[in-house]
Amino acid sequence: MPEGHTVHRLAAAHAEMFRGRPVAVTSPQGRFADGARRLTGRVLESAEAYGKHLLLRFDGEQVLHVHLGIYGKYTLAPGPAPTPTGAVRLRLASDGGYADLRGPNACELLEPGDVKTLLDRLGPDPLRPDADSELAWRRISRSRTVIAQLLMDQAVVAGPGNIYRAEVLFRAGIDPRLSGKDLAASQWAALWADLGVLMAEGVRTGRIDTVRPQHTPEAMGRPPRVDDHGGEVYVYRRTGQPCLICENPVLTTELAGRNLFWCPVCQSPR
DNA sequence: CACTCATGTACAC
DNA sequence: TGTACCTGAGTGG
Repeated sequence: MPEGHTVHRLAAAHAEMFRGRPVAVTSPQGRFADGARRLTGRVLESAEAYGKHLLLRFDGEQVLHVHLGIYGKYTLAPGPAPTPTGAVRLRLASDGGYADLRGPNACELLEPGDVKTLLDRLGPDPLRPDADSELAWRRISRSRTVIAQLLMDQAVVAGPGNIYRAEVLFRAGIDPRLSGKDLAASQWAALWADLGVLMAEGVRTGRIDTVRPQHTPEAMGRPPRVDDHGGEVYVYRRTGQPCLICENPVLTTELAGRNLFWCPVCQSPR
């Protein structure tokens, strides 16, 4: 489930469960055994998300970097940790509860210099209060790359993934094939603001819901949908199904190895 | 049960 | 641009 909102939720959950306490760190699967040995017994000082990257800072300047990639998954629960089953790369445990990490793209210890390198290559994160959307706009407005691809580039904006990308473009009525250069400043302002709204709601709810109340099937006088994926969206993974607004079929286009979902009528150039 | 696909990234060529 | 990473859900036979 890893877009930026998920990682921000994980950071908050880690802070609540472990911050200020010594943490038992293990790697039941063994692939992070050395790192676990170096961390175990240290006190967690902070847990923060930057885009899709989770940084756990321990005393002694140790920084644990986790990136879920496409497969990674966390299990966090209060109470004593059960005997690990399956491939648990990383386990944190304290008297408050435990966190198990499986299948991450990255689980590694970083030196302070590595942390700076990592953060320096990320664009602004709409979920961070200090984010500067102008930094993203400088890159977008000079780029010949299409806006749909720029929105997935973590060096431009950190945090959005394929769902938020598709949904904010739809909600703004923007043709995904528009180049960054051809995007209006007002359009970027709308996209940035909407990312902030939608992703903050995602942090609160743990889901991605993007459909405005006035566009729900019920409000549009249509029968309710049955095949939901847990969230309510306009176009993501709705290929061939009728657009919730104009009823024309939603399309899929492959772009840079990822599926882009969009409505060619609601998102036409004008 | 075999096979495809996925909310992602890095690296090889 | 293609492939590796590496896990689980969904699909179809």
